[in-house]
Amino acid sequence: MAHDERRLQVLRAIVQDYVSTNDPVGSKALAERHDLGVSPATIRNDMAVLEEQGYITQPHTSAGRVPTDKGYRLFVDRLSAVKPLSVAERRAIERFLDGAVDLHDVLGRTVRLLAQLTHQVAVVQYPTLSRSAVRHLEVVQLTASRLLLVLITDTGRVEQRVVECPVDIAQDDVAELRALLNSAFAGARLGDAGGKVPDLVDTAPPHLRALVAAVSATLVETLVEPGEDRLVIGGTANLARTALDFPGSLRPLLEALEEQVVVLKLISEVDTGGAVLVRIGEENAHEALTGASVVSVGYGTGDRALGGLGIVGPTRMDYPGNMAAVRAVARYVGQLLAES
Amino acid sequence: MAHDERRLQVLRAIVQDYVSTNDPVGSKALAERHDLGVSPATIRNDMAVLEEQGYITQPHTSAGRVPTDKGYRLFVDRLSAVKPLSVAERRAIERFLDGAVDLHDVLGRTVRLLAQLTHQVAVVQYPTLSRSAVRHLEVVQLTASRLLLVLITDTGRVEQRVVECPVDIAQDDVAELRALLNSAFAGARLGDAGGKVPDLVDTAPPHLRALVAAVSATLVETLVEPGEDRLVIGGTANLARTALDFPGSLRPLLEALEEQVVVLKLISEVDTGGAVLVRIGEENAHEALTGASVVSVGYGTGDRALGGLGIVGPTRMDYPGNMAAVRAVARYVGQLLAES
DNA sequence: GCTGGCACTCGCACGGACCGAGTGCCAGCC
DNA sequence: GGCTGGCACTCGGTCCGTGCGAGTGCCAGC
Repeated sequence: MAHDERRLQVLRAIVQDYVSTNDPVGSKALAERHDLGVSPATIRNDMAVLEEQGYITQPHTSAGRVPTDKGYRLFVDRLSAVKPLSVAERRAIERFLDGAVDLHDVLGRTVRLLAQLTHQVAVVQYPTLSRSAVRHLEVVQLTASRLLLVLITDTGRVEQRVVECPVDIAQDDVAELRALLNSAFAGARLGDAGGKVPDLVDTAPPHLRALVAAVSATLVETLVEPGEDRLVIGGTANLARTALDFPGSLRPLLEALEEQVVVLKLISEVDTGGAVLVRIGEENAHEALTGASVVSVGYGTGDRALGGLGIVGPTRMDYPGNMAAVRAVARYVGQLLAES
Repeated sequence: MAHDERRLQVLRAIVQDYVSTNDPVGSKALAERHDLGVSPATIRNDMAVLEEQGYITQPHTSAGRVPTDKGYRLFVDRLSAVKPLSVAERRAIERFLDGAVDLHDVLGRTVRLLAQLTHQVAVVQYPTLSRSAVRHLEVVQLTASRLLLVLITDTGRVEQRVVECPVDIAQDDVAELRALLNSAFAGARLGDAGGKVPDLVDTAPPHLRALVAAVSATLVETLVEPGEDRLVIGGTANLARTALDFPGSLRPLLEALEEQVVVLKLISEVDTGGAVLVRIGEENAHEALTGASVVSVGYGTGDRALGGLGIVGPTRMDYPGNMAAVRAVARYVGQLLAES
């Protein structure tokens, strides 16, 4: 029906206007700013229906309409085309990310870039350890019974752990241990490392067995524990600008952002094969994120997902633009990490 | 003069009351809540003098008085004793920091702890590279002409850099290079490393000379550049609670906090031999920090300062309590790092 | 030099009036 | 049947005037 069609146009127009002006939008303004081909009165009828269906609502009687979470959802799913980035934006991405010296630097630049492109809070996850492979393991002796284990992954991530050993360690043993560990784990996915430990311990020379067991245990704990996934967060200053969109205070949101676990959950659930994931308002389980939307996507090299990145902002955000920015940045980061 | 003495008591009382109530404090309330032994009328006279001297001011005619930056300064310098931490607080510090698995973890816990103890934004600097010593250098070959250089310092900091080499590298050369670098730099302060490079390059076997030069150059750049000093920031959610203390918006402050350089400058100027440094309002050069105070101190092992840590909050803060917390945490972190 | 009393100032909270945006409904038109 | 213009109605925001109370400065007296 052309009838339904127009109603959706009206919804789209409402979302667009509301996002750009931050004022509840009325039938008259809508008719003026968009070529809907009908009068305000007709639009009013459509709006009444949209409201009944739960797509829009009015904050109070004599105000215009505002999209609901459900309205944004329909907009994102059916009414918006992903906005292609401008040439300037593409160039900005390249200029920003090139010249990074290490993984830390890449992710730091990424988060600043995303925050700048979208004017929202940006979040980038370090490449998941369990999906990375071991490039090298280094063992450094700290004291007689204490070792520092350094793990270098193929994604450039470097992790360190102090290992307290049950016995004193001779210097020659350290070199032997290092060789043993590397031949066992080098090239292996960290997710598979746990399975290799018993075998490794069994075949190790007797005098090293306790040592190997202790070090392997630390290694496996380091990567199995999902809490070990790290995050970089940036652009929180943008929250201050959008403060009006968050009813009470920014506090719960800032607290949630500091609780890395919460954000990690949001960002890491992106294994949906490269599609940008949008969660709107109430769709976010965590209550501090009611009123906030999350746009996220996985990044990776080739077919392998390494981690997630995305943005957090008010539900009243430019979804097409932000989805495009998130996707473009994820692609570029994926490429960059594939090179190294 | 007993006269002057009492005036200072009045100032102290004003600061204490204002900090705890956030209301401009009047002569009557002051007489009620403090045993000054004189009537409100007398206090009014003292207040008039204090105002003339610039220690307090009144927001508007019919309101009470509020300390100025100068007033806080006098309070911090002469009117406050550092408040000893409660047993519970001391125990909280230990419980919080013990069980950290690596440097990253120690500093992450430190920043959360500081934020929680002071209810302010907490900042912790990674141990300065230039003042750390090399514990170990690891070289991992990435591609034919690309190496990953991993630096492990005696403070537990691990840094990595990709080194692009002018020529292809044989696998044996990598081992030789590693040995060469370690014998040259191990145990040396990074600040002194620059001086060792020419000698090292000269004495290196000819076929490694280009390689050694390239790698050493990267190493020295990594540490000389002061931008390489890293920060951990936490407790920004506390800003939302103190939002009323910042006139316009939180934005400039949040922006300044994201500009790591700005904060770094504040936190790292603490070489004053263990004394807690307080900067109040206008005393902070950066204009976004007008209206904010910074309490910072260096932490270190023994006589060696490793880095700085501190808090950022509104000028209306509990200086004695925060100074005590900052100092106690710095001491504990120093001890912890000395152990490892 | 301290104190109680007193007149004065001013910010703020309260409340009523006004205004305008926006709506729903209805009769008429295509 | 669906669209349109007109109209009465609602209601939040703003403006303004008033009253109140906290706090002050000053002064005379002890």
